Amino acid sequence: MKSDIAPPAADRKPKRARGRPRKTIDERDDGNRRQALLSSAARLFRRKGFDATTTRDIAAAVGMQSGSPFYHFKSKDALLYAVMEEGMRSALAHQQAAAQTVASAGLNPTQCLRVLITAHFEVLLGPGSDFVPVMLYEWRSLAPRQHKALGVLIAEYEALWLPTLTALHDSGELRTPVRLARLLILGALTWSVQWYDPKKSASLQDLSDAAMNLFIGHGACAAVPRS
Amino acid sequence: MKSDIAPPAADRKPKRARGRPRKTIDERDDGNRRQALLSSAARLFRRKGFDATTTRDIAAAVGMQSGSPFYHFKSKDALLYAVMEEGMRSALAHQQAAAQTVASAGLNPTQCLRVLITAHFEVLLGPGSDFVPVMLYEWRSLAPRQHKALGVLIAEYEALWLPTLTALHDSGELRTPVRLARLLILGALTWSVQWYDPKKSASLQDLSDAAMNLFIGHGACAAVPRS
DNA sequence: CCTACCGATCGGTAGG
DNA sequence: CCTACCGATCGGTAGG
Repeated sequence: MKSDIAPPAADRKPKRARGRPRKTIDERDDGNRRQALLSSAARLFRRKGFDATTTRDIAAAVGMQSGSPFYHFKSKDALLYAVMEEGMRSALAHQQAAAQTVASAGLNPTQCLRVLITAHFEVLLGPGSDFVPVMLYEWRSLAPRQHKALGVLIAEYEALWLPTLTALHDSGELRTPVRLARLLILGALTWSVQWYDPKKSASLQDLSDAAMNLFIGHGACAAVPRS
Repeated sequence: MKSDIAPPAADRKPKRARGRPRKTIDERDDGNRRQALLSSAARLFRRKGFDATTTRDIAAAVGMQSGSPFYHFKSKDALLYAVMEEGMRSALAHQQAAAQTVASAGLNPTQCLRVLITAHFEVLLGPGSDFVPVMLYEWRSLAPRQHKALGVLIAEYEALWLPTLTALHDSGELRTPVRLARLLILGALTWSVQWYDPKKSASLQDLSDAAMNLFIGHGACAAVPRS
């Protein structure tokens, strides 16, 4: 029932009835629209999930019309991948910076682990941290090609833990094979995104202390008996 | 454009052209159709996610037509909730049975923890274990009322760990506050659904050993120094 | 449990 | 980046 005869233009729509303020010129095209889409997408993907979030939701969150996100991203999938990649790159940068500090300070393996753990919590639970959780929980929605690309970054992130874990294993402070230790430890830390509440729960420092005490046997076993 | 005038019946459809075999009477209404829907839904929800799974997918997986799942379940949401509830009830039963055995055998707290951990791995990673992972990863898709109902079962499950963790904390073998220890330990174990591969990875017993070694300081600290 | 269908929504696009 | 729109899909239902 498509009609080629359009109704009179006057009946179709008001001339300009939108209430949203016009953009000034310097708000346009400076690249922050793309970033705004990424941030809103990350927040919505995390709260509602990828499939339950519509591109219209994301557009509305940054004051765009429904078709406009596709001016910045080729598809909804591309937007998801961009969120995950940004999350993983920032996580990697954060953890590498921590490792740098640690190396120049000459800390021992136990102190190193503590720094790695705290940095991990900061990436996952710190302010504005929706990007990495999206990656953790929307992995299924990614195409195989995208899996592979992100896998490189993930492997790099996990590799940062190996020297410290190996040293702790060799010294007997960590009584678990390194590979399984890494999986279990990162799992314990990562699962915190499910239950951590910054308003009600402990500080990230307290969390790190608890984790250290859980994973590492007495550094001073027998030397400092419990009082 | 709805028309009240139906085309001649002869033009509408062939008399009976379906190739799928007719059901015998004893396949009907014995309740296993509902169970088949639950199992297929659990498998699909886990592999593709709740939103990405259509009720048509689920129907096809058990050889039904697209509308038929709604004869057994009021809505797609009700199907999801049923999957989660079955998962949680079976997990609870499994863990309670383990606790029963432990109590009658008079095991010490360390041995108790080992039994709890193994039972947890069995629930998550054992054969046919899609129900609990669905609960873990599709929590967002549930209505608040359903959250509350499942929360009762989850609290009961978590409470099973407290006596053992408290005993281990009191004896000094667990050097972390009980609440945080429970969250971190269950997180480490639960995250295994993301990486465990029964074909390539260790056995559930090996996994339990690794976890025990990671969480529990030397039970014989100073008494059995490393050789 | 099947048939036949509906209403709504959604990702995406043409053209400006 | 907006307007106006399309094609496809999906949860759900009436009636048998």
